[in-house]
Amino acid sequence: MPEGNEIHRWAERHNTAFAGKKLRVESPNGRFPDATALDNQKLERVMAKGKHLGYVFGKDRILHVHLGRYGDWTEGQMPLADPKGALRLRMWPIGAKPRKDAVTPNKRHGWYSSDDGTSSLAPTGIDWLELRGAAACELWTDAEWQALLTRLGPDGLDGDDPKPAFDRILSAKTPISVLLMDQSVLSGIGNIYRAELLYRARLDPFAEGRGVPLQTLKAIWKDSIPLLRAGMVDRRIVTTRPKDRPTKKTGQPPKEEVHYVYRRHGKPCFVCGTKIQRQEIAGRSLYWCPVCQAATSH
DNA sequence: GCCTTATGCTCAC
DNA sequence: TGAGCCTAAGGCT
Repeated sequence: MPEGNEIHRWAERHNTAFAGKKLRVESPNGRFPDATALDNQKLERVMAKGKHLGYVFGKDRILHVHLGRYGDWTEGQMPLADPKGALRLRMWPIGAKPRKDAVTPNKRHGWYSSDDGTSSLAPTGIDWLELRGAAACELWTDAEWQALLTRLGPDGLDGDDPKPAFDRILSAKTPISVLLMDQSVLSGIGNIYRAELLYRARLDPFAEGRGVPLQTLKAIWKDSIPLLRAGMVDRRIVTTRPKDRPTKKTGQPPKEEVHYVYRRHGKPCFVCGTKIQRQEIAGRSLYWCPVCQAATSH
């Protein structure tokens, strides 16, 4: 269930833990037959772009992973028991031995936490990775990865120039809320960030792209980068400012206060008290405050 | 247990 | 525009 923040988080952690090592790569239930082509190869580096991951095992040996809506990595220590579920792929450095204190693989995210103050991008004790539920897990050539980069818009976590995205948006009649989710316009933004970025900009989600002032687009882009980065560290997307939270709590707020509008339909806006709205648009739920994000010119 | 929902995306019509 | 696909959690009964 990842947006760009999580994808880049995985890339950094897996780079730190595994790059430069020869890996055992296996597909326990055969859902990824090409695992054999990667097994016993050295992982050179891990790349991230938008919501895509690329594990480079050599020329034309890129493991392309897209987690889709449900996919997830489990990382931790070598498990002692076989996990259940539709496992796609498992990787670990050759030579790693199971540990007595190994954790249960089905306990989602059980071996690190964003809430106890110990979370960090620096992985500790990771010697094993497991992938399940991914929309894509496939062996790619370098050309296929290049083609991906060509069709993706700029990624704020990659230091990209946002101008191509601004140009696309400013020439489109499509609602800005749909454009923000379009990975060929901007890559890495998903349903939470689009709703929250629009709220923070006090922008009407139904405004046509071409009607949004360039200054507003620049502000959204600038706003998005630290928010995405914070989401990389915490594995939790927090978009509210402390002064807007009912508890005024700084640091990690209670979970009811992490978002302004996302999944808060029917509840009062933290700023103006109006009920947050929800509506399906382009197949996804859009959340917004009809007062703070009122239509102005359309 | 069953139903709904979910931070995505592709393909066919 | 709609169906389909992938898996897990949470809310219900």
